[in-house]
Amino acid sequence: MVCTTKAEQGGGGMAGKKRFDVSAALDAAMIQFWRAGYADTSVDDLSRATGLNRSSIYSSLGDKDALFLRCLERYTTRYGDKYDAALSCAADRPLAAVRAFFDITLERIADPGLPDGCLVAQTVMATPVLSAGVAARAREAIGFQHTRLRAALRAGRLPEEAAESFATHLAAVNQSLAVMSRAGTSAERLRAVVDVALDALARTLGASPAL
Amino acid sequence: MVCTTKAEQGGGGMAGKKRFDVSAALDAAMIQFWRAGYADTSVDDLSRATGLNRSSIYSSLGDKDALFLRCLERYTTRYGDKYDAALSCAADRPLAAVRAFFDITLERIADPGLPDGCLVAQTVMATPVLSAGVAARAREAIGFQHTRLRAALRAGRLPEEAAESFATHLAAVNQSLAVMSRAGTSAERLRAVVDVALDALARTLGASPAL
DNA sequence: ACCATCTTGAACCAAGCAGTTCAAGATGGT
DNA sequence: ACCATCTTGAACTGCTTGGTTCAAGATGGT
Repeated sequence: MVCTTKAEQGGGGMAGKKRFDVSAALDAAMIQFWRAGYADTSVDDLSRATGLNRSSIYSSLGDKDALFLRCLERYTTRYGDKYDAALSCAADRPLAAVRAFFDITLERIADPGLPDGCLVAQTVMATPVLSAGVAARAREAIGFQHTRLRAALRAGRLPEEAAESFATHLAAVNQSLAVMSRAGTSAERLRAVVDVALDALARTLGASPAL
Repeated sequence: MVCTTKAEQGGGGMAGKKRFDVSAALDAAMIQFWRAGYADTSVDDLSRATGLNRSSIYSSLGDKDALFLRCLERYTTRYGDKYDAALSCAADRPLAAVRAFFDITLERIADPGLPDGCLVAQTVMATPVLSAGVAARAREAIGFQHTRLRAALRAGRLPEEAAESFATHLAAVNQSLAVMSRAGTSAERLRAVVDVALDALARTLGASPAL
């Protein structure tokens, strides 16, 4: 159900110069992969989710592996940009920046229109049974998260060593939200997970540099 | 390859009163599920992993879903007991207890004979596509972890509210290790993830009660 | 009115899946 | 030597998988 024009399907085979909305189709496929994972998503599932025909998926979106990679790419750049924006004020207000960082994740989880968890976390967990390219891309995404956080903490005048270990910790805590949300953990508890980490950051942030 | 007696397979069909080691077979199946997940483990994979015949699996270990549940049960009680033992000194030395708690996970990840990650985390991530019974059992396991940690922190004289939120946080951090280890994160970095959490705990532990 | 372009549904394929059944054979107890 | 008991491999069912192909039909431009 991602057609650009108003024409909708009737009885027999319908077509024409419709040129369906590829972007919307990718979003639908991404959400399907996100919810069910690679292994538990059949091409028929993707067909149903996107409203696209089986043939159309292969001709316009590639095979299952290529499509998954495109979805993963889409996911990482979309939320990667949001994470970057959230951390952009790190030099001035590092704690607020990290809080905003986690808010991106918490809001995504709270969004009823999106699956729980995180596509990257899901993909990383399935690493041993995924294609090498996909697995590598997922690992890379985790690495980017670490780099992002580390740069923000450094900008917030956290010493080298503390920035390194805190970036590792915070990236891990962020991934933990994916697991816990899938376990049905309430929004309040997820907030508690984050708040403890933020408290710890606030204390080491208030300790070394003059605020 | 989990036969009790010394007899090994030759050419034709071989059998007898062998009564293979069910415990070893369950371990092998557990590891297979643990590494590849439910969806990406076929009954043939289980047959190969356990060395048991396809028919033997169904007759002695149940169908795929029942077998998975047994493996999950095995996993949670085995490591649940270890976690309990690690936390047993919480009343006297709460910080050391929590450190020992995380050491269970870190040592498990470091064990080259075991897959990375965590069967519970893996199962929870696949919740939307698993049977209701399995999903519920995995959630329950996460809940137990929280209860365990909360009781230990209370025993360590942490105030009610702090114990609650810290238990939630620490349980989440523990799950994050599963994700990060699957992403290929080094043992040192996993240790850093834990150490930041332990530092935070040490500070709030040293703040409220007289040590 | 016509035609090139695109989409669609359905059929097809080989492979893999979970699950079941059973004759053949190996074994231990007697 | 015999027999009850157990395991095994293999075959089989019916279904789903990923992937491909193609005729039928709908559309827009001219």
